[in-house]
Amino acid sequence: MSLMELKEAKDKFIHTWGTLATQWGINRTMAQIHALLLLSSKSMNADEIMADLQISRGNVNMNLRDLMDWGLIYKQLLPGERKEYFIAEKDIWKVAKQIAKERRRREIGPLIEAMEDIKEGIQPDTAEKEEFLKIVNDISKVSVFADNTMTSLLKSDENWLINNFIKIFNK
Amino acid sequence: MSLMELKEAKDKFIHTWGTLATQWGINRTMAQIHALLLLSSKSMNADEIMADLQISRGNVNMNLRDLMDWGLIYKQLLPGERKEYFIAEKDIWKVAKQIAKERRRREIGPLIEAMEDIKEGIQPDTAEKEEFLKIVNDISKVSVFADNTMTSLLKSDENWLINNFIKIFNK
DNA sequence: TTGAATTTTCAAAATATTCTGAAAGTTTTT
DNA sequence: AAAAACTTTCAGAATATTTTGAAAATTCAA
Repeated sequence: MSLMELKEAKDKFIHTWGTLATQWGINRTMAQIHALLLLSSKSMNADEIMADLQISRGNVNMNLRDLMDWGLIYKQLLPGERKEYFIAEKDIWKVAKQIAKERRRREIGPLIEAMEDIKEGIQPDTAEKEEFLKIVNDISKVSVFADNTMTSLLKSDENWLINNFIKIFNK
Repeated sequence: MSLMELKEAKDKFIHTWGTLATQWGINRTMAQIHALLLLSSKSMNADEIMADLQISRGNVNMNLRDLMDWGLIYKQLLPGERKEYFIAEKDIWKVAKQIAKERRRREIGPLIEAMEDIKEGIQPDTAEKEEFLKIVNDISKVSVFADNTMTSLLKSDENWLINNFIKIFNK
């Protein structure tokens, strides 16, 4: 039956998204809530998410906040409703950019800081120290490079989006 | 005292490397072994690593194999020695490329496969299904794009980004 | 082939992370 | 102001991951 087929596919999507997420450092429930909201045309409240994924209120609350921190979902206040509703960013391109941005911030930033911090106390007054400093400096440079590359990619995309937008708009 | 200063900096480096690694999905011990070998001018055997990081033989063995899988360290057989020695790739640019390559393989590959797999069974014969397929297809496209971007970054050394990097790196 | 040296495996223990749910906190309605 | 509706917090429980270490497997020399 057709509706069942879609339901199954959606469940598979949510399950898969959760499994993949753990592979790349994101917690399974957070990913599943994200997937659920991605597939939902309406925004959902905490109770609906709890019922759908069979998880506790605390878990839902915490992961919704994390997803908002990541910029992947938005809070939506519906008129006449007391409850808070949540809706996912549906533009997958924006989603990917947001994830890339956050990962850059979380993964590369601290690395650059740490290397700068380690360099501080050391003078290159022996061959051994020079060798050590070379490694730290090289990691610094690679990190800064990766950071810049990410930034350029994210920026050039903005240009691309703007260009595209102008094209469509002028049509 | 100077030697102590270096020793401390090295320890800090190893510790920091391990902590950062957990932040981005890599196991702490694996990162620490990698850092230790990065800083060591000589290759090291399992016993030396055990003693240095105060960890068990099983742990060392397992993580050395993982590091070889990642292409970050090499096994070195010294003439006249029964024990296996390990040495890290010291060219940080190669290290970064290797990490990027592996992460692409581990993180993006499965995503593309999973989306293809989900698309399989669904026909776009209702509006709802079309909507669902749009999301899956968009994710597919973004993943393939990310994969291609990574690949071109890693491949062509005449790429503008890489030239940019070389400028910075050789300064 | 035997046995010593070395590496690998893996079940159990230790550690780390995630989840639960009830209590506390907040906001809104009456 | 009190009660109702809803959200947040957080200590303890559940789950998942990592580590240990001794036994099994492998390698090599004699």
